[in-house]
This record gives sequence, structure tokens and C-alpha cells, in this order.
Amino acid sequence: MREVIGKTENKRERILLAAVEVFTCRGYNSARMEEIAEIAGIGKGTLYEYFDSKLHLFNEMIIRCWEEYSHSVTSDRIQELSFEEIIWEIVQGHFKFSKEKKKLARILFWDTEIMAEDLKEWMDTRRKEREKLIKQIVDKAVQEEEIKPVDYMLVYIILAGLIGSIWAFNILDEWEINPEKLADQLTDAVMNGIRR
Amino acid sequence: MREVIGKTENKRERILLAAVEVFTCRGYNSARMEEIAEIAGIGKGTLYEYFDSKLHLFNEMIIRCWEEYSHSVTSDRIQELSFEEIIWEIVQGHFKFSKEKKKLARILFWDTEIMAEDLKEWMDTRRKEREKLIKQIVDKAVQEEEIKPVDYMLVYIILAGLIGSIWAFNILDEWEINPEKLADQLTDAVMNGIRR
Amino acid sequence: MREVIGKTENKRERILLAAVEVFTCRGYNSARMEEIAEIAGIGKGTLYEYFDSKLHLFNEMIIRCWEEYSHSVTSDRIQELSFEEIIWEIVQGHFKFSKEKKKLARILFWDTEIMAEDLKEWMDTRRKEREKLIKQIVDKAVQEEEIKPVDYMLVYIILAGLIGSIWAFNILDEWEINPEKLADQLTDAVMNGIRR
Amino acid sequence: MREVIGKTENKRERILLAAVEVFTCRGYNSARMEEIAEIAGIGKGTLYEYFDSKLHLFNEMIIRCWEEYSHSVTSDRIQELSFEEIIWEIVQGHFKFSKEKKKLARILFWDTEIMAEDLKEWMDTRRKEREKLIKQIVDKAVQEEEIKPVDYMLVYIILAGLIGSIWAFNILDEWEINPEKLADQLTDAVMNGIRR
DNA sequence: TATGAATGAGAATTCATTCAT
DNA sequence: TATGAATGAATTCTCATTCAT
Repeated sequence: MREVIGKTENKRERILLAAVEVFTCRGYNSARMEEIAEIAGIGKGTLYEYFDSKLHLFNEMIIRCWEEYSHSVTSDRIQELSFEEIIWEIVQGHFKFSKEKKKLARILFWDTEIMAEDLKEWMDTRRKEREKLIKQIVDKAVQEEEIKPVDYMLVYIILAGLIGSIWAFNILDEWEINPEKLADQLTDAVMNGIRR
Repeated sequence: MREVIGKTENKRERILLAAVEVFTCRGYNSARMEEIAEIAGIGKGTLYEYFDSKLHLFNEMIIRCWEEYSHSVTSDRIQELSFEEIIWEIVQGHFKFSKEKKKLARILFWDTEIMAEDLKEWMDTRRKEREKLIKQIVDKAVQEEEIKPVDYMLVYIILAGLIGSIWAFNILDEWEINPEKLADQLTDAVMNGIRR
Repeated sequence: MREVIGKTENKRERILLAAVEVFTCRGYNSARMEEIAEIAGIGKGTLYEYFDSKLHLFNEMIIRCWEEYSHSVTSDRIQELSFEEIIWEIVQGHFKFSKEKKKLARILFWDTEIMAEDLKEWMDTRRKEREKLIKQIVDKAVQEEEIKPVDYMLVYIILAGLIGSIWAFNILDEWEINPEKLADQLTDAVMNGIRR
Repeated sequence: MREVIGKTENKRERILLAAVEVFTCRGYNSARMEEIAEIAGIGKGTLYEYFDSKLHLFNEMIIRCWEEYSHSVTSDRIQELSFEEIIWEIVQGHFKFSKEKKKLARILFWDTEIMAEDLKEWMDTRRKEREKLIKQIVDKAVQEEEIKPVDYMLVYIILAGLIGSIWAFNILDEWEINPEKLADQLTDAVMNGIRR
């Protein structure tokens, strides 16, 4: 019994992994279902036993990856950390994830134009949640006089920007720096500015 | 003779403008050459008199737009400005450009998957130039003791990040703020940090 | 042992019933084996234990239905009836069958394009039998001076025509008339003509 | 100028002719667009320059053929003819058309299940027109006391039936009789009945 | 030079059939 | 014997590109 379920789950899993590989390398439109099937080591038709269409497969892959990403970035003990520590955690977590799965990050954050409407909504909801979380963190830090009374959107922009730029422009490939050190420096820059 | 050339140049221009319109609205893969021809007001076959292929047209469009972008972001009197002023100029220039040409910005900065190898190289060269420019600016500012002695890559990341996040996440649509004010705030945050 | 056979026979039967349902609703090409299996309440693979292929299943279904039709149209005591009564019986029997199983009739009489060669032959044999029967009936009626000495093919055409038109053109849906009355009128028209 | 139009029209025409050939031989579902293209002597893609889809092509073919059929069956001087003559004309016209284009007739009258809704409506309208025409003819004949006061639907069924049976059951292939003689006999049977 | 009709490679998807269990 | 997961041939349709005019 367990074997059958395992096998089935396994195949679905293998398809999703193959999908990550192909979608991230080629982008949605250039990805061919046949290649995904080949990489998953199954027949073309089998894909459609597990996913209704190319778009459905893509959407499921995105959701799966987003969840994986969330786990890797969000700390469980976020309530206990200071603002400075939170920034450090976010930057470092994101950097680690991006370094490992650079292409995935690209698809995940930017390749949104072909997403189905419901996936867009789903991602929007996730984004709003995140925005709200940052608002709470900023408000708390302002209240506790850890930071200046800034618009939380400003912090959001800065953070999102740092996060974005970390994997963009192929910086990661060329700049040898470890996540912790990068997190140190960026956190310092954000907290204290770069003015002498 | 000159008239023909003039006419020709004109047509090439019209094609490029139409290409911007179509590629930015539909994305590379969904863009159809026929639509580009229609918008340019010419025959489908004529496209191929001016551009070898869809990819070539896309590449030329990217180059064209990048140059336009560079003009709008880079000030001529960059040598005369202080570091703080330069950051302000960059942020504000980018914000303005992005707000006006949101979709173009997206394609320009992130839709890299379909770029031909030579375009990738071209963009890499541009990026290196820009990196070098920032290095000079940072070095000068450090030397003149305007800012702390930071790794110029750090500044590059922060700047690139801010630039990226400005148009990402649909922030632009939802956040009503004018370019100057945003530039003020971000410049202040970068220079002085957000710590109280 | 007998139970297994019984079970088996039962299953074959259920498949044929399901086939009637699906083939008549969807037509041959749009019918899916999976749906037939579902309706029969068996697994997809099991179909192929009982029928070699979709086409074989279709053919067997046709044969089954044709026999059912023959029973409903042909009277046992055909020898005892007058020509007029026979026509009445045929028209009324066909009308009844068609009204109940309109879609089946359509498949049975007209959807011949996908029939396998051997089924075509089978149906041809059936048709010849029927033609022969009508020839006998006509000859007898002519001999007994019940009708004029007409070519039996003429009668065959008229009968086949009436039979065909009864269910065609959606007449059945729109024209509220009971089988007996229709049979009365048509028999009268055939026997006596419509001239005043 | 005329040449270009001629050429284009010619190609559309050739596609329609090829479509008749393939659809009538294979039926809608088994017909392959590629075969139609081959027979028309053009490329696969060219079909789609002239017809949006397989269904559109089928529909246009049906309409075309129906019009052709109508011309061949309907006499211009129908008002001047007696009821008997009209029946004679209809039977003989239909017989001629069917003999020449047996398979087309089959598709035209019976292969209705895959027709698009609007084509079904179109054919229904045609059918209603025809029904109305027959009603007028019957009413006139009844009024002028040429025939008994019968329900016009009865005549419609008989006519439609004769028409149907003429091409059905492969009768045409096996029965050597010329159109005029058949029309004579059937008209006589309808008018006077077959009772001695 | 300009055109757009013609093309056909290529992609997504379906479904009858197979076969390991 | 019964099953249904797996398969891949087959099919429709798209669209970048060509080429005769």
C-alpha cells in the first residue's frame, strides 16, 4: 500500500522537480512539456495524469517553491528578535536561498506575466501578508525607539530591493562573499547608513 | 537618394517603436511579428528587410531602450555632484523612468531568458561600465571622507536593489508618492541609516 | 465455476449496455473507452478482456441492437397478415422503436462510416435478407391481386424511406402524433395514394 | 488584378472541394486537416489562412453544398406546376444529385451531430423554409382538389422519406434505373397508391 | 524595395491500448 | 481475471520566416 502511494507521490514529485529545472532554464513559454517528461523519466502523456495542463503544472510548481522559500527565509522566533536581527535574518536567509536556486528565484519573483489569475491572487495574498508582517516589525521597532519613525513602505522597499538585487545582475556568480558577512554589512548599512 | 535613406531610417524607427509596444505588452514569446508590422504600418515581410529575425529585433530594441534609460538616469554633471546628490539623482531618475515605462523596465531588467548570447554580452559590458562608474564614485566619496570606507559592491547592491524594488511588487501602482520625495527619503536612509 | 462464467457474462452485458449509452450520446469518435468502463462499473483494462478494441465493441453493439430492433419491428405472424397490415406493422413498429431510441436508430442506420469491413458485410447480409423478405411479401400481394404489379424495389424504397424519414429531420420531436395514427395514415397513403 | 483574386478564390475553392472529398469519405472526426491540405495541393498552414478551424471549414462546406443541392432540386417554375409534376421534379432532382454525390448527401442530411450551433440553426431555418414550401404546395393542391385533404406533414414525411431512401442502403449502387423512370414510378405510387 | 500569401516545423493535448501487479 | 498507471502516436493549430511578384 505504502509503496503504491510512495511511487505515485514520487512521480508527481519527480515531475515537479523536472518542471523546476526546465521552467527555470527556459522560462514558461520556451519550456516544452516533452522535455519535462524526459527529465522526469516518464512518458509525455503521463504528465497529464498528474497535471491538467502546462499552466497548471507551472502554477503548482510556483506554489511549491514559494512555500519552500518561505520556510528558508522566515525565522520561527521572529517575535523575539530585535529589528536589526530580523533584517540580518531576512537578508541572510534570502541570500542563501538565492545562491542555491538562483534561477528559481528569478521565476518566482519576476516571471509573473504568464501566471493564471488565481495564482496571481495567491501570490498577491502572500505578498500582502509579508507586507503586513514588515509593517508590524517596523511599527514595533519605531515604538520601541529602535529606529526612526519611518514609513514602513520605505523599509519594505529597501528590504525588497536588497533581496532583489542580491540575485539580480549575476552578482552572485562574480562576488565571492559568504551570506553571514553580506548580512552583517547590509544590516549595518541599513541601520547606520553609509555616511561617515 | 537621401529621401530613400530618410524613408528607410524612418521605417526602421517605426518598427522599433512598434516592437517596444508589442514586446512590453505581450512579452517576447507571445509577441507576434505580424502585430508589430501592423502597428508599424508596414507589411509583414518588410520587417525582415530591416531585422534578420524576431530575436534580432528584440535585441536591437533592448539596446535602444537601455540607451534611452541611461540618458534618463545619468546626469551629465555627475562629476560635480556630491555622493549624496548622485544617489538622489539615480533613485529619482530611475523612479521616473520606471513609473513612465513600467513594462519596458521589466523587460529591460529582468526578461533576460530569451536574450541571445551577444546581447547578454552587450548587457554585461554595460553592467561592468556601470559597476566601474559606481566604484569610481564610491572611491571618490570615501577618499573625500563623505562616506565610510565601504566595499563599493555593497553600495552597488544597495543601489541596484533600490532600483529594482522600486518598480517591483507592483509597489508603484499602489503607493502614491512623487519621485522627489521618494528620492529624499531613500537617500536619507542610505546615507544616515534608519536607526534612531 | 458457473458463478464465474455467470459473472463474466454479466460483465460483458454491462459493457454492451454502457457502450450503447456512450456511443449513442457521443457518436463513435467522441466516445471514450474510459467512460464506457466507468458506466459499466469496471476498470478500463477490463474492457479489453471482453472486446479486442473499440471498433470490435462498437460492432458487437451494433449487432446486438440490430437484433433487438428486428424483434421489435418484425411480427411473428407475418405470414398470416395482409399486405396492408404488414405495412402498418412495419411503420408502427419502427416508429415506436425510433421514438424510444432515437439516437440508437441514428447510429444503427446511418453511422456507417466507421464500421469495420466485416460489420459492413454483416449489415449487408441483413439488408439482403430484409430485401428478400419484402420481395416475398410484395410478390405474394401481387399474386393475390392485393396490389398492382409493382417492382418490389419500389416498395422497398418507399418503406425504407418512410422508415428513414420518421426519425429524421427531428420530426419526432416536433410532431405530436401517436404510432398507431401515423401508421394508419401512412398505410392509407401508400395503399391508396393521396390523389383525391 | 483579376488574376490575384482569381487565384485566391481558386484556392479557397480548391480547399472546399478537397474538404468535400475528405469529409465525405472519412466523416468529420476521422478527417485530417493535413489530408485536406494535401488534396488541395497546399500547405497545412494555408488552410488556416482561409478557414479559422476544422469546424469552420466543415460548416462552410455544408452551406456550400446545401446551396448547390437546393439549386439542383428546386425548379424555378414551381408555381406553374401541378402537384404531381412537383413531386416528380423533386424526386428526380434529388435522385440525380444523390447519384452523383452520394457521400455528400449522406453528410449533408445525416452527419449533423458535430455541427456547430449556428450551423444547426442555419440548417434548421433551411428545413423550416422547405417545410413551409411543402405546406403551401400541399394546401394549394388540396384546395384545388388535386389531392385528398391530408396533413401536409404526412406528405412531408413521405417525400423526405423517399428522398432519404433513394441514396440510403446503397440502393443506388445496385439498382440500375434512370432518374426519370424512378420519378415516374414513385410519383405514381404516391399519387395513386399501390393497391390494385 | 515592399508585400502578404504560403509554408511547415513545432507545441500542447488526447485517448486507445498495453502490461506489470 | 481485473486493474489503472503509463504510454506515445496522432491531431489541431500557431506563427516565424520565405519568396514570388
